[in-house]
Order: sequence, then C-alpha cells, then structure tokens
Amino acid sequence: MPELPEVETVKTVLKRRIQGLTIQKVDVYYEKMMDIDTQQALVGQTILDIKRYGKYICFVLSNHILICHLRMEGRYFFKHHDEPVLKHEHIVFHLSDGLSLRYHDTRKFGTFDLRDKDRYLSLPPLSLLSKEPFDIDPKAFYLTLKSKSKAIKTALLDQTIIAGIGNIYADEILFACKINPLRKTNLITQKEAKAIVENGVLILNQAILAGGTTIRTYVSELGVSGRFQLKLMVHQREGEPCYTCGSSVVREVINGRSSFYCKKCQSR
DNA sequence: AACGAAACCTGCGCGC
DNA sequence: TGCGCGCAGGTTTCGT
Repeated sequence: MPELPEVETVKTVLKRRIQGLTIQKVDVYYEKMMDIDTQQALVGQTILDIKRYGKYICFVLSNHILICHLRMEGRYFFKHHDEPVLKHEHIVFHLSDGLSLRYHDTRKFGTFDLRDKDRYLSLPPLSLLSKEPFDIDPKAFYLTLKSKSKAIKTALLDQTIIAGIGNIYADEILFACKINPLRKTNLITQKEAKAIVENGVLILNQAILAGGTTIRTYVSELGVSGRFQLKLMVHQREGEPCYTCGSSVVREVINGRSSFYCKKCQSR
C-alpha cells in the first residue's frame, strides 16, 4: 500500500502517538517476520524518535534502530491489550501507556530489521537507498540515468537510483513530464531529469498533504492511503480519456508492473 | 547490464 | 456455489 507519502503519514502519526513510550513486551505471531533476538532486544527500550528514509520507517530506540518496511499492505493500529488479536495482526508491541501497537499485514511481505545505532545507515537496507526527490541533485540524477539504458519507469522504481517513488507516482510523474515510461534512461535529457525531480517533489508533496487530511477521519488506522484524495491523471485509468488530449490511456506491463500512460502526450 | 519470470503471501473481483 | 485466473501502491533472486 505505501509509497513515500503514505509512509510519511504513518511516520508522523506514529511519532505523535508513541514517542517517549517504552516497549514492555512484544508478541510475534508470524515468526518469519521478526527473529527471536530482535523480539527480545526490543523489550525495555524506549522509543526516542521515528524517522523515515524512502519507504522505510525507523524506530529510534534507546539502544538500537528498528527498521520497518510496510511493503504492499503493512499497516499499524492502536488497540487495547484485551482486544482480540486478529488474523492478520502479526506483531503486537505492548507500550507503556497501556495500549498496544499492532502491525497488520495481509500478505506478510513486511520486514523488520534491528541495527546498531552507529551503523544502521552504512548497512543494508538503508545503505542501498538513494536520495529522495526532495534531496537528490538533478545533475547527479541525470548522470546516473545517462549511464544506464533501462526503461525510465523501471529506473524510477529502483530505490538505489531515486528513493520513495512507487508504481502510482512513477506513472503520475512521467505523465506530468510528458515522458513515455518505456524511454531508455540514456535518452533522458538533463532538462527532463530536472523535470522528473521537480514534478516528483510536487506530486509527492501533494500526496503527503492528502494523506494528512485522510488520516484524521481514520483515527485508529494508520495505514490509510491518501491516494483517493488525489486526482490521478493516468494511473488506473486504462481506456479512459487523457485529461490533456482526450486519447485513450493505455496499460502496459513494464518491469512486471502495470503502467498507465498516454501514447500521444508521452513521447518516446 | 538489462530483462523476464518467479518468489515471498493473501484476498478480491471476474467470467464461466 | 465453486473454480480458475488476473490483479494488487514492493523488493529480491535467479536464469538468460
């Protein structure tokens, strides 16, 4: 479910709710999701801060960093300890305010990794992450694209090239830039690379704002997406008219992912 | 290096 | 009602 904007929203709400609390107990119901050493190490640690890097959420604890990725369907909920643990709630963090933070993940793709505080940025997964559109240098981004020759859509989903963009916003950014998702990266001009970064910032920021408004109506559900607040220009609009030129939006699988674009507006 | 397919999982909607 | 298929906002791995 999450791309950068949704993860940012989850981070913000988590920070407001659990910063300063202590983890008193951790129950793991799906063992592959968190190893026993991590589970034990968490007990007694205080949550000092919550940060986001790309699509990762980092719990800054007294002695460690817990790095969480929500993958496709990870969500967090707050519940009372005595509420029954649901089928898809795989990890329950018992917190010092008497509530439990529950990690819910239908497809069980989410990940939890524990790292030492002094090395977590220099080890995977975070060491593999490039900068986000907000921070990336457009010239450096251009040079990276120039040095490769894969479809630009594939490159935008590659978190080692640019962080935080997922399938929806990749389509939206490329539409905004009038670039065909199949265009090879080495054919992207410096001007276009800059446009990708700028539209990336714009679209992600819009989405973060939308996520922020949505979340207030779903108090207990932290994984709620803001995408329905945003007007999607192409994504999920197969067969519908392009808002710019009226021709039919097409769907094509690129890099194993559904990609939506306007053949007339987005040039090869 | 790039690309496709498969893997990790479950649930939903669809056509028959 | 059941069955099989395609699909899902992510990432890794493996073979060509």
